[in-house]
Amino acid sequence: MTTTSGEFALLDETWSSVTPPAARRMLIAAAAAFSVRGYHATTTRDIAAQAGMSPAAVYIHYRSKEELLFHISRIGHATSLSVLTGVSEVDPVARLAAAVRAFASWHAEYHTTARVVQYELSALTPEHLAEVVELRRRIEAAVRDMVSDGVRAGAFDVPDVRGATLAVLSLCIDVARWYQPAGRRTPAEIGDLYADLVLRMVGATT
Amino acid sequence: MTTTSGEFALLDETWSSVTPPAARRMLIAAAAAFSVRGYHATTTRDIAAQAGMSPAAVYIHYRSKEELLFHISRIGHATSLSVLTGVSEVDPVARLAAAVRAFASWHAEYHTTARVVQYELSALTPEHLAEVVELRRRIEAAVRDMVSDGVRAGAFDVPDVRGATLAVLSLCIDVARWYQPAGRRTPAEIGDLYADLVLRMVGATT
DNA sequence: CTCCATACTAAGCGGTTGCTTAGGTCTAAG
DNA sequence: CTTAGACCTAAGCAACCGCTTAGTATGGAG
Repeated sequence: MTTTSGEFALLDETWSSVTPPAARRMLIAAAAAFSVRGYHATTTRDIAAQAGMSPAAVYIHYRSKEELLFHISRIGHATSLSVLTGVSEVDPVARLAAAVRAFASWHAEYHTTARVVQYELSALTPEHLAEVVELRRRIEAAVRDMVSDGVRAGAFDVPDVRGATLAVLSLCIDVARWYQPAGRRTPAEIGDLYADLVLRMVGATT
Repeated sequence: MTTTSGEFALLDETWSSVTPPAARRMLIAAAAAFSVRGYHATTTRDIAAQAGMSPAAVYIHYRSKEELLFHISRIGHATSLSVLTGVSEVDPVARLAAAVRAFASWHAEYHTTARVVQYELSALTPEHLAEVVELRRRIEAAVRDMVSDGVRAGAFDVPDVRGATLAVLSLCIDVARWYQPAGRRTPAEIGDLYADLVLRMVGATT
């Protein structure tokens, strides 16, 4: 089973909810710049130039550079949560495998957004961080529930549910750090590889 | 088997090779600041203040802020490589377990240094980056050799050696991102957990 | 045509950045 | 005491930062 392009059909519209179009272009430009250079090394002039506008145009749709980051982070977190929980499988083994496959390959395919999501949390204001942390808590809970369900069904052999959850999430998240589009593996292949490795980690009955 | 404090005896002197003492204090202050705020968000005034000196003192021992980062990154990479390859076990299963235990717990115990090592590569000059990338190549090769040795000895069941190597390294490295000293697990416990999970991933004969 | 709201830019302000310069302070040898 | 040299600081420079202000172009309603 491989990741189909259809699995990401909804995600091609990651930013589709952002209007007006100029605000969306600015967000996408900011996400690209933050991903490559990092939030603090990116200037508002960089973002504006990438969006093909003047430096002042940033402040028509956003109050500050940090608010730009917050919107990227919030939409990115919400999208990755829906990818993780959007799997249709009901059998615990197949369900965890499908969720890991989707979540890991999302971090590869959308590594630009994923890097901002995972590595720029400390640049958010306390209020914005709190909102994003709540989404992260729900992501962790979703994985923990899938692991617990498999243990309860007798399909997994896991001595430490919290520890296994931590490792599964960590493994998938770190894809955003090392993935390169020109690299050896496609996002779909990474998803398949990681689904297999995770089933081994949780001792899934084969 | 737990990680003993003796395992890190040599590492308590991570910066011992840096002289004179004032240059060492400056390096340690920079590592702490880069780790918390990130390289670009850290000012040379921050570093100097943390070291208890004036802003100009930075430039007595280092040519630039980037050179400070380079020294931290180089020493950090070299130390983590020696932690990984310094294990004494010869049996493939015990050897990989010991290496993962040491490598993962190092990323927790020395997460301050490890964060600079893993997340500030893009701030290095091309020349300095090349030197560090060579050390990273040797780290990856060390893990790959351990996995290959186990496969060759018939002790591991790994369909994709490169993929498993990638996942093992990725898992350990990401500890630096999520670890918190006030958290639920000690570095030694993380090492033990990860050694077990990695042996499951490579299908080690039990 | 006028009127007005929206979307944008040119110019620039106050503050901060990495880094430099000129000079002061200490220790130890002569 | 003088001198040399290592080590450090006070002050500040040019460049750049996030963000603001004042004003322009555009297009639809009356």
